[in-house]
Order: sequence, then structure tokens, then C-alpha cells
Amino acid sequence: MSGDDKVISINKNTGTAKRPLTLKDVSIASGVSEMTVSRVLRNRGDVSDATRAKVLKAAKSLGYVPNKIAGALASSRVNLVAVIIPSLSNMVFPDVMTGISEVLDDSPLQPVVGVTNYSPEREEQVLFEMLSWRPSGVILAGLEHSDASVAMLKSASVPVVEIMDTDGEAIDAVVGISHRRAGREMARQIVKMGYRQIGFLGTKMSMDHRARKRFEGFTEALAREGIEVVDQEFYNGGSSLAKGREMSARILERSPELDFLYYSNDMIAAGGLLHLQESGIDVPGQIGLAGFNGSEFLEGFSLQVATMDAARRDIGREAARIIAERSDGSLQGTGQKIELEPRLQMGDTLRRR
Amino acid sequence: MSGDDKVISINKNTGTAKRPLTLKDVSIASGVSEMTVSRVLRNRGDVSDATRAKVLKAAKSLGYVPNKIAGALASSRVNLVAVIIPSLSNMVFPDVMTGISEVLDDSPLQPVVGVTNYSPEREEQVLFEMLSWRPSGVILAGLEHSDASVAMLKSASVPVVEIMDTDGEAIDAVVGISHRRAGREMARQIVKMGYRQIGFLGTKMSMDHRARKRFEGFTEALAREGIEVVDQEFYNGGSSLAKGREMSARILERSPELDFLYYSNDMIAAGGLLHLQESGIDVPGQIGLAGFNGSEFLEGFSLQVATMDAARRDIGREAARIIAERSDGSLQGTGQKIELEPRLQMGDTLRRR
DNA sequence: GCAAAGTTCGTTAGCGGTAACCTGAAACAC
DNA sequence: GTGTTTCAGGTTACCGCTAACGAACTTTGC
Repeated sequence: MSGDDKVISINKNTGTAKRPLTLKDVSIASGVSEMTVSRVLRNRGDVSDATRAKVLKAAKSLGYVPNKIAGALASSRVNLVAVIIPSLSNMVFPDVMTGISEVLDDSPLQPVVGVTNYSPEREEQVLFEMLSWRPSGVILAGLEHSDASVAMLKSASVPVVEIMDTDGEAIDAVVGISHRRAGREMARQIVKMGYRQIGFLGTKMSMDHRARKRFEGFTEALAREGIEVVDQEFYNGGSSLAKGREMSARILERSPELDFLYYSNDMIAAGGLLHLQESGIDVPGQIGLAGFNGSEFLEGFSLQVATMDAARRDIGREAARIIAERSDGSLQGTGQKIELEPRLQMGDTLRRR
Repeated sequence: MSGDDKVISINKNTGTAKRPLTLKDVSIASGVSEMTVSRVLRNRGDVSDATRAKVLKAAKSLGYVPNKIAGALASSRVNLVAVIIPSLSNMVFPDVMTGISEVLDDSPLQPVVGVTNYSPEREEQVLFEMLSWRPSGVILAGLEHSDASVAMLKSASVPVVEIMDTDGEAIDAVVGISHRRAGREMARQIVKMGYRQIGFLGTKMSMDHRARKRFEGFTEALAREGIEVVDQEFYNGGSSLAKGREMSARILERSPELDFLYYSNDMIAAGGLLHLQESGIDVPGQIGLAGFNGSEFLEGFSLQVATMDAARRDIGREAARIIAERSDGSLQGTGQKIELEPRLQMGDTLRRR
């Protein structure tokens, strides 16, 4: 906001204003037809080595960059994959993106990212925008979308892969884990280890369907053992260590009888760990902890927080694979469903017995 | 051959023919010309309210999604901004992206992200790919690019904003901080607080030019005080708390006389903090610490690590603003340079005196 | 030796929109 | 009434590239 900490200056560049080059320029420069240039540049059709070399040389010396817009319009082939995710600023989606890129790098396809900030309206806008570029496929997070979004996706006639979550009905293909199951398994493990007074800390779950499903699975599994969650604590906005600390302090003040804290993600769980350690509480003896995501950064703490790996990278890879193979014809049919296993990582914050 | 005997595939879900809709379909459905439909959908030119309503209704009921490819080709206007960054998995670029989105959301422009993994060759590829979509602007990280990349950017005749770093020569506009200066300021502060035996811990800097420049500024300022860095420790790959721990342990074993550790980013600095605290070392009395980035997650630790805010979000905002204003004509000229101020955050790991 | 079958390249007709121009009717001026 | 605007919408000609077809030339088969 303070305008005085900026220095603004203008330097004059000798930019030669030029009409962007077209195939015709290359064709003239190399003495062949535009079609032949097009063939050379796409490695398609029969071209003699001599002319190929000639054309490539001309294209390079001119600095020709093909116009994909025109190419896409003419061939009605667009090598873009729309990837629509809620956020880039937590740990999970960058990992998914890594998995997607790993696979698409070996294909002609390219990911294009759109971010929705967990807003269905924004998702609808972003989706519309993306579909208007006629991508070869769509990967989007979650199974919950507005009616309009679903309608757009259904009538777009492109491969659609919904990722992260398998608990629900898909539009086309799905790759993910069952968050209900992840919640259930963690609950069973916690009970098995003898904890009984369990508190839950997480986001306000109106928007985060996956956190909600984990919570549902969690409480359901507890209920089967005749146990109820003793207390809950919610927060808004992004996750942070500091929030994990504060929330842990609050819930323990309110409910000092708690012997276990289940967090909806690893970041706030780690914050909770720091708080407990500084309060001189014995973890996991007196109070146990668990998070969710299998985040790598947990490894840096003195105790490794128990968590459940969400297979983020694998999800990205499998989703991209479906798109790539459907789009090159090597995978037929629609509606593939890949349910990956959430893997429990016991860490050091669940007592063993 | 008549145009009517094309093979049309039928979607079993809806039973509707799935040839993608065009303006013509809407124009037939609403009884006006394609041009009028185009005008309605773009809110351009004179159309009566009656026909406007008619057209919008038809478009909505058909579920028409305009084809931006065709539109872009015809109007040679592409509302995309290429954003080329090294990585999504550290803390810095998601923040930059947030800043960019904040500004572009108020414009017709849309960011498209490409990731280079710190590889110049990959940057060249990604750039080529992006430029072939004829974007309205390019935002890319750093000032160091291959000759071919520079040539492409110069001849593309689009606004180019290089971000993060202002220490060097720009192709067109720049927005960033001086990393040399950031290094210098931190060095001065450290010396001022009485530390003398200083160690450096960071990435292998062959690829990370900004880390290198910080280090150069750092050693330069130390040299002016007659001080040299006592020991250094480098790592490969991504940053993590665990790496920060290990490196800190190693460097202190090798050089127990160190009284200050300067880390090239906050993640490894935080790891170092955890290591020192567990080793029973007094921070900042016995050993001081500082990182770089002004990462929010530092707030969660028991001591706030000293750091320097890189103004990431502001950088994104300013870069996007330049592109947006240049592209709507409200900003004339080229070569704007905006140098933001890195802000020192003293935290608790520098002793005060 | 000549027809059949490559090989290599050119020609034509769009892809689905939009810019620029044009037209007919109603509104307004004098 | 005639001339001039204004409004609402239609016509035409591309944008830069590629699919499809075909032509010229060379090679092969027997």
C-alpha cells in the first residue's frame, strides 16, 4: 500500500514492431508451399529430407512460432487439458499437479490450471472459460458441482476425470480415495490404541466436502464402538501452524479430559503438536494426535505426526493417464473408476500397544 | 456431396447429437443472423432488448459455449496471460499467483501457468508452447533466460514482465526485489547484532540465481566489515524441515564455533530452529538464525525466525497490473521497472542489542 | 516397355468466429 | 415533403492453419 517504497522508471527498448510471422512467410523464404511447411513443422506426411531441412532452416532463421489458434481451429484438435482445482496454496494440489505433469510430459497434451477458491460459482465460471477453448480433457477436483457445471461437462463430449474423492456419483471417470473410509480407518486405529476422549479440529466444512466426508466416516466408526466425539473446534480460511496451536489450546482449555486430537489436515496437526510439546504434555502417552494428507513436511518435527497418505501424486498421474489414453485412442470407453488406498502412517503420535 | 450426410455420434446419456454447437445453431434457434448472436454474446454493438433476450434464451437453452479459438483467430485478440514459473511446490509461487489472479480477475485476462522446474531448456519449451497461443502478455520468473528464449520474447511483440528479481538486465518490464540488497541488509543486521562466526546453508545455487544473488550480497556486505563466511552447507532438490535439520547438524559438527546460521529459505531455517532447540542450544543467545521469504508458516513456531519478506503477492499484483494496463491501453510505453522493498522481519532469532 | 504403385508436393475448401462495411426503416430536422 | 441521422441488424471477406484430394514425377513389377 505504501507507494513510496517503489521506484518506477521507464527504459526505451528498440522493439521492432513487426507483423507476426505466418506460414506464408516461411513458405516464401523456403520456396515451397504453405502446406509443405505445415507438414514439416508437424512431422506429418511425406516430405523429402532436402526440403525438410530447407524449411526448418528458414523457420528457425525467421524465428517462426506457429499459431496454435489457427491450427486448432483448422484441425479441431486442441492439446490442452483443463485442470480445475480449489487452491494452490495448500500442500495438496501442487502434488497433484506434479503427478499430472509427469504423465502429460510424455504426451502432446499440456495442462492448463484454473483455480476456484472453493467457490462453486467460480468453478462454473472457470469451467465455462476453459471449455470455450475446447480442451481435450477436463480434470477437476471433487464430485460436487453446480447443476450448470455438470450440464456443461456432460454436453462438452470430452473426457472428464473427477479427482481426489470417490464417495459419490461421477460424471465420467473418477480417481481418488474414499475419504469416508480414511476417516473410518483412522477412527478404528485410534480406538484400538486405547484413546476414548476424542476431539476433532478442522475447517468449517460447508465448502470442503472431502473434510466433511472424512469427519462423517470418523464419527460413524467411532459410533460403532459406542464412542462420540467429545468436542470440536473449527476455523476459517487457510491452514497454518499458528491456527493449529490456537485451536488446540482452546479445545483443551474447554475440554481438558481429551486424550486424542484428530485434525483435518497435517498443517494444523503439526501446530497442535508444537503446542502440546511446549505445554509439557506427553505425546502420545497423555494425548495422541493425528492429521491427514501424508505431508512430507511432517518429517521435520521431533515426533512424526500420525497421518493418512492421500496418494496425491498417484491421483494426478492416474487422472492424466486416463485423459492421455482416452485422447490417443488407446483407452476405450468412459466412466473408469480408480480408487486408491489411503495409507495410514502411524508416526509417533499414536501410542502403540 | 451434401453437407447433411455427416456421421454424427449419439450420446447415450442424453440422446442428443453431439456435434459441438456453433453460432449458427443459436442463430437458427433464435431467428437472427450469426452476427447478431455474436454481438449479443459479446455485449457489443447495437442490439434491441427484445432480440437480445431472444438470443440469450436460445443460447442458454441450447447450452451454447462460444468457441474462443475461432473468436481469437478472427479478432486476433487472446485474453490469456502466460505465467512461467520454476515450481509450484515451494511456498513462493503460489503467493505470486494469488497476486496475479487478484488483479486479472478484474480484467478480461486469464492467467495460464507453465512450470519449468528450474530448467532453462524446459523454460524454452514452455515458452514456445505458450507463445504459440499468442497470449496478451507474458510474466516469467527471473532475468536469466536462454538466448533463444530472449529472442522469442523480443520478437513476440507482447508485453513481457520479468518478476522476482531486479538485479540484471530486463527484456521489457520488471517487478521484483533486489536479492543482492536483501542479502546485504541481512548481513548488516546480523553483524550489527554482534554475530561474527557466520555459516551459510542453502541450495546448490547453479540454478537458483536469486539465491546466488542473495548470497553474493550477503558475503559482500560481510566483507565490508572484514568478516568472512566461516562454513557453508548445500543441498539438492526441494526444501524441507528435515533437510534444514540435517544440514544444521552437519555444519555445527564441522564448525562448532559458529554463532549464526543464515539459510537461503524459511523452510530449512525452521528445520534448523527445531534442531537447535532440541539440542538445547540457546537461540538467539548462543546461535542466531535467519531465513528468507517472509513465509507465513514461521508464525507457528515457538520462536519466530528472522526473515526477509520478498513481497511475493505484491510482485504478482504489480506484474499483472502492468500486463492488464498495457493490454487495455491505459499504460503506454515499455520497460517499466518496479523495485519493491524487501522488508526485514526481526522475529525472535536475532538477538537485540 | 508400359501400367501400377509409390513419393513428394500443391490446390482447394473450409474450421467458427469477428471487423468492417452496408442496408432498410424509423426518427428527426427544416 | 425531402434530406439527414440514428438504430438494428445483415453481408462479405477474411484470420492462419490443416484435411482431403489430386497432380507431377519417380520407382517398381513382370
